[in-house]
Amino acid sequence: MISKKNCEKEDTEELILKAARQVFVRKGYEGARMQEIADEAGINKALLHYYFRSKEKLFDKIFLEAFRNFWPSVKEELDRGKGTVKSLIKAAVISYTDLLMKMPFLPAFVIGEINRSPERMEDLLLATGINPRFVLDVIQKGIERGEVIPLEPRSLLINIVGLSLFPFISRPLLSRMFFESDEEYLKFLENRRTDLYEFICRSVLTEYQP
Amino acid sequence: MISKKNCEKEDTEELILKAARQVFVRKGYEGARMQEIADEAGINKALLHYYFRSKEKLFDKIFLEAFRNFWPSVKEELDRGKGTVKSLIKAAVISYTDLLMKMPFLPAFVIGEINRSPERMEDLLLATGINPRFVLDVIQKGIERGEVIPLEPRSLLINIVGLSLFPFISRPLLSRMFFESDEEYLKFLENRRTDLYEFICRSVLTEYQP
DNA sequence: CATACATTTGACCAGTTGGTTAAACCAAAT
DNA sequence: ATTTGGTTTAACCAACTGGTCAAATGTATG
Repeated sequence: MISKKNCEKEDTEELILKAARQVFVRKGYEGARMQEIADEAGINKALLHYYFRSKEKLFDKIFLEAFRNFWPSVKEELDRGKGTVKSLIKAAVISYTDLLMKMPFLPAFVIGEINRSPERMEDLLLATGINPRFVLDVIQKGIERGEVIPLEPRSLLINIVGLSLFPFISRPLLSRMFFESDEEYLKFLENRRTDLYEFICRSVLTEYQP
Repeated sequence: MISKKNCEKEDTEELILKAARQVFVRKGYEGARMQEIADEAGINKALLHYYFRSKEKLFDKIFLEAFRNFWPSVKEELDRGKGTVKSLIKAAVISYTDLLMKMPFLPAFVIGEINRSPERMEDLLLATGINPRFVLDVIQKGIERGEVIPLEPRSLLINIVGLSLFPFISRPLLSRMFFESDEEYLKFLENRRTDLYEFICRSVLTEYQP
């Protein structure tokens, strides 16, 4: 009864989730087909509904998970730093770039879905319990300390996140528009890790020498 | 034969296009329904297929149009300027903010669709004939002239576009996460017009005093 | 009025989609 | 060996979707 689940074969539930992740993230809710998820998982379509009652239920699980990943653990990296804005910028840019190198389709998926049904955001934000106040506090303290020029903390945070995500969100466009190949674009993204950090620091730190 | 079209009632073709724009841009290709477009236009569904043979044909028209709008006419504003990078940044930020204030759903739509079918990009870029080389040239000249610090021109361009678009792409999220209401968020976007310009200039111009 | 032609409609169709059901399967407990 | 209970499947269904078609409507021209 338990032996089968643990040893004989991979847990079916996890198998389904893996397949659903693949399909939903690449095609979105509307574009995804239950049959395709079943095929990807190598199981019968009816089994999907046995484990997760409906498409929406299954999707919600995947989306919530994606949304959580989407908010990378800047916090830990930040705690290791000195609580300066400089270290915040570095932590954020690096965390995001690392995350998105591993999961390049994540941001386009999340953004597509929050635009498809913005109503969900309320519940979603409550469910995840994510709140970025502590990041805003770090920036505010940085301003008071004179490390950062006076600015709207939310604005800086949005700039950091936007600059990190945008090249991944628009990859199919930017890659073809400005680069010879997708490999070359990948190299560009690698270099961007440090370029971006410097780009932001130059703009907002009162004293910055690379 | 002509009198009817011009005077008696609005051109049906334009009526359909307006409805299709509305529905496609908000729901994407997969989420849009031909019936909904017909309803929105106040006509029969069969009439859609009479004017535009298939959903894909109709969509292509809307998408190409959207993609063209998406590349705002920085060129004209730039020509009026002195060809400096400083004026390029101003022109780009202002053009984009103005455009997106009028058409806030445009970028999420375009980005969603280029991610759904990246293959199309090749044909699309050819069809629009858009090429940003002249913008890159302006930046390159700016570097040689010493106006701009040494950097990868493509990187700066991507930063400018990304910073301009991101707040609109992620509006449903950012608005709820950081602001009390959507109206407050709109005010933020208004102020951003100048904030963003200064943010970029501080980072890349060798000499910049606001 | 009658003809010719474009426009508009309601009814309809075939394929797809999410979801259901009853039966089969299978490992463990009796 | 039989029972039990969770797991898996093939077959099926109702609703929906893009698309078609023949008939109806309108409109300018002869």
